[in-house]
Amino acid sequence: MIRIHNSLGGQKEQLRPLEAGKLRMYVCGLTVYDYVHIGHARMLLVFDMVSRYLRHRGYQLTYVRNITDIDDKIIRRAAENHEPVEALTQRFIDAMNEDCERLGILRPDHEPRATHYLPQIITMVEQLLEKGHAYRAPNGDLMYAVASFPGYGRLSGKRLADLRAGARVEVDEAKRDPLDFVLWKHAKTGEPAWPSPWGPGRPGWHIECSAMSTALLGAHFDLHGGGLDLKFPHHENEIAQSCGASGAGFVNVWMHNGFVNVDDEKMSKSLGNFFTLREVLPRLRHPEVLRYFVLASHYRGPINYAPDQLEQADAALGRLYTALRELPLVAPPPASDYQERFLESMDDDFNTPEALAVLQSLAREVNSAKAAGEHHQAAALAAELTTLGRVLGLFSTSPGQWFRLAKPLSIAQPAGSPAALDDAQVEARIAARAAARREKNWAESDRIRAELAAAGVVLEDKPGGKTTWRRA
RNA sequence: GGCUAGGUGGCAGAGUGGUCAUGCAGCGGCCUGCAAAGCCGUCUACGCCGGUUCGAUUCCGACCCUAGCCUCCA
Repeated sequence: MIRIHNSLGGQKEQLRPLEAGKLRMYVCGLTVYDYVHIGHARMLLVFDMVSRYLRHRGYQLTYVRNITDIDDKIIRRAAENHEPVEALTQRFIDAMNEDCERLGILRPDHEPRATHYLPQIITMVEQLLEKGHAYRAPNGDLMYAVASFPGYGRLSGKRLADLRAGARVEVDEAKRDPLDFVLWKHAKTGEPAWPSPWGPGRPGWHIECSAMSTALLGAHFDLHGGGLDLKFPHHENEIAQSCGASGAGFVNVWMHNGFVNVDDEKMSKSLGNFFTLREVLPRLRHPEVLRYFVLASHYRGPINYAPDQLEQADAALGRLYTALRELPLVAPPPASDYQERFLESMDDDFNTPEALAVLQSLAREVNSAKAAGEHHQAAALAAELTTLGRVLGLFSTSPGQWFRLAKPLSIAQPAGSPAALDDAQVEARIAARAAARREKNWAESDRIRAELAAAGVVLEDKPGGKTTWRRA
């Protein structure tokens, strides 16, 4: 039994699929005018985890994550670059897909682009006009009349009166109510435009998501996700649009992931504390470290991005990989205490920190079994660890490979950093050291070990004169 | 000003009305030629003030502080 915190109502509630055994989920994706940053990455990773887990639990999931490829910022950026809008958006869609692949994020079933859904968007605006939820402003824009929708503000816990009181001075005379928002913008010269019953123009941001989710998942579906900052007004507006157009229910459970902060402040370009994946990933041993970092906190809370946090994630994940080293692949046992605890944690609103704690306990158990010489037991437990970790998207690499990967973050880049050694060079020095050790020439043995340590290579002598190594 | 989340040990981060989170770091031990890794143990945390209770970090109230939203934003 899965329980999920529903932003609508602010309570954990039992997941009850609209259709037995099936789930439909829509997540607000990216506006493609720049590279993916770590805030986006968290959203992508969180809902990747959610989709993996729901499927692991046996649900037949249809996962839609949209792409906003028409928007003020896109138009502005394209103009700055002297680049056609389509070229810009395609470039960043490709970049996003590359980044997602590195992070091991599975492709959603559908990734609709707003510009491919113009007919559906126009139809929905027409429906809203017919039902009296929309009006045409004097400037030619089509606006949603917020006052026409009684439930407005329910998701974000806001009342219309409070919103109006708090609203900044709105100079836009096109709006009847300062809270009204644009459904369709009339064309301005030099901007992309599509034909419509109201003349050429382009869709507002909020209507895209309503139109695309309805087109792909139907008017009423199970789950809707996105970043916390989308709760108001974007998701509030989606509800107003979709419910207004269909006259029925829209989304059963709303999920919002927390922010990534830097120095305890929200990342933002104006503060200059912005990190793209393309800056961050090369500093990690493997992108999976970022996944572990994200999953080590609950998805709804904030996380603070800092290099030493990634170090800790690397160490913690390395501990899991260490447990898996040098064990044969066997089938996991059908059921166990650990699996039960893992599912219990995940069933409780995707409590990944607790689930990871279960994996860590399992790793300890593997190590204990290894130390006790119980190799069958160790292999079985390791298989279990691998299986459960993969539910979270971990262990995309073999344990053997993992420790061949260097951790750029920890290697001193400034003066005095020794040249990196490739695997063959490392092996050669280990062979030389083994010879020294056979002659009990500890001084030479230790000298070689220190030399390798300076190059970021850690040696582990095993019983019987064997030595394994890993990159620190 | 309105609304919403939070304040847990050196760091990160779950959770619970009375018994262990977990990882990193530290300390002691085992193991090792010495290490590393691992194992065992250890470091007795829950913003402040009241209240409820046999008992509160966990429930209730006030207070202080932090962050977010109220404008484009994952």
